[in-house]
Amino acid sequence: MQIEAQLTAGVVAAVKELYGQEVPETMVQLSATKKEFEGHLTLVVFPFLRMSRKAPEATAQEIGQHLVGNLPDVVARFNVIKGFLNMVIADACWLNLLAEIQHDGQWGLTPVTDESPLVMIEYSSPNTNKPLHLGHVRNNLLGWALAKVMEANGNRVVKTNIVNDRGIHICKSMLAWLKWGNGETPESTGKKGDHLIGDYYVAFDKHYRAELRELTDKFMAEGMDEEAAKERAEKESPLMQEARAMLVKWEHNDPEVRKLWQKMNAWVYAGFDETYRALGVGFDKIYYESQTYLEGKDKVMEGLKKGLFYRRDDGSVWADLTDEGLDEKLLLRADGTSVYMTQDIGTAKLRYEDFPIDKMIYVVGNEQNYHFQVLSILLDKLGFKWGRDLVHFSYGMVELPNGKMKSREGTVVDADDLIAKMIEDAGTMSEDKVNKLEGISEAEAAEIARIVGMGALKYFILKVDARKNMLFNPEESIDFNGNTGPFIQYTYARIRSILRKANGQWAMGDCQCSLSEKEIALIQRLAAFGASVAQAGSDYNVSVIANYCYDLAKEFNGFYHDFQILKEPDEQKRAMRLALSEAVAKVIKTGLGLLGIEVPERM
RNA sequence: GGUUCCGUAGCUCAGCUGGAUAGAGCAACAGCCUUCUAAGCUGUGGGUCUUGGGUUCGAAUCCCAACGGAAUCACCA
Repeated sequence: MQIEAQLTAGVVAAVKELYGQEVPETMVQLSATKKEFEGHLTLVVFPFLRMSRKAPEATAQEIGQHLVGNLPDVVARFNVIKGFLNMVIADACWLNLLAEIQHDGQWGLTPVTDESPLVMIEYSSPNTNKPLHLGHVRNNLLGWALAKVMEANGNRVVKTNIVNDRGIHICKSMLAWLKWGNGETPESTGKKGDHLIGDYYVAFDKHYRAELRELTDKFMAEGMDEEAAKERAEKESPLMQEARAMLVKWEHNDPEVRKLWQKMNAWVYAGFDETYRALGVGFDKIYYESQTYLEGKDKVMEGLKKGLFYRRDDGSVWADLTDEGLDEKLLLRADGTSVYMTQDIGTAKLRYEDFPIDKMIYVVGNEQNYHFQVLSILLDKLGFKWGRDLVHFSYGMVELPNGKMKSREGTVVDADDLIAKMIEDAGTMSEDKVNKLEGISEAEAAEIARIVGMGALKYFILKVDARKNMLFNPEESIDFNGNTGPFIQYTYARIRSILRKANGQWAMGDCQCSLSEKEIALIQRLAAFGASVAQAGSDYNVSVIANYCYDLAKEFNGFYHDFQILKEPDEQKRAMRLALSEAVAKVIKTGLGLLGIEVPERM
């Protein structure tokens, strides 16, 4: 980083002296030199041809000469190929950089202060009628990682979760439990609360479908055509009517319904907490829709008064967004009740009362792109300063080999099952390597299996660009070879093992030793960490960091296999290589940490 | 039909603020464990970067169009 800054300034000065022109630093394009050529950093000289009025080669030669003359401590020598100026950087610069990485406890990260922007990240946002599935896993992992990355970029972060704890779906579960539950509880069945409630939701659906079929047949027998019969069945279904009646009771604060609702929700939350803990995610502030769903109305009425919205003849309130290239959007029903959009406005209002946020990030699936486009405009119109540039961190669907990740189609992968399976398989894998795990207690082995299994799952999901739909192949996901979390964790554990053997007794001091290309390449890779973090933060793309960690681990493996570290006779060189290894381990730990992935000391 | 997103090796994915001969992993094949951890390393084969135009010294990358796929266009959340 420092090296690049020096070079950039040097090139600007060179252009000024040679061609008499002031150029912006952004015109100086430095990149890592391709492996086929000699050199470490390459300057693209094409942008300067207009000023030099010379051929690319000649221009590169001139600039190269100037740099060697003026920055002899940095640029040792150079070569020119076409319009590319390849510079060999002095070993001392790399050693300085390595020392800097060693000593800076926050290497590559931007510190957070009281003046840092306040960013709120909403993620997870489950319904309380079903356990979490693979889609939620992607959401939670992305949300947590994004929060870490934003923090690493010098933002104060508040992680929040809006739990959808009310509505007809919860009533369905409650009704099914009352009808067919026989008083079952998580304790009596040994089931996690969220799974128990999920089962009743499914039970409701099963009975409801059976009922619909029966009614439809009955109406058809009475002479209705199929479509009309179906429609009438849906309207008259006693089960659904009961559920709706229950929702009305809930809204009227019926003590019995509320009590049941609280009891069953508590089961679900206990279940969710367990899953969250296993995933390693958490929140600073949780909002519940039951507490926020009435909030948006005031804001909408306020907007209506200001003329931002309009009322139709039936009394419903709408926003006209045709100027923005969008449609008209309903904000309040004719009966005065809220819709989804109204709730999100209300939640925004509450949040802003609680936290003076500068930026809001919603981690929500891409099926809601339109919703957030509209929400952004509405919040802006209503005077939220962060409304216009709120971020919808939109992620793609998780697809399975045969079909999609839709709960309706019954091809869900349950989050808890998946977590358990990953950890179990990681345990089996390391059992095959018992020789390595010798002297490790069973508890330690279990902990390693947990870290590695979760690492495999998290990395598998986070390495993919969030915007894209991704394919989750349950079998392949447990392959721990190649571009995987366990590979990176393994690299870390291996380095820790070397460092343990070295007894922590080494110091680089003022090392004067010469560096090989592999060592320089590794230091160069380390140096790129800060840029990766910054890019991940500005692009809201955590996969940048995942792929960076893999590249670093791979680079280290090349180094590891080419050199002896502990057996290196030259003491200075040995110290340098240990320091380099330690720096790699440190950056891997930090990088994976930003993704919520832990590293084992041994595996 | 409107809007948004995606299309890179047989498969899963990187690369995208324009730069040199487009990279990994998996799968296939050939090697490497008396040596700091072989969950590893080395090598071989595998590509009209969906297609066609445009912008320019230069395009997988930017623009336009077509084709293919996904999401959305509810008084559901």
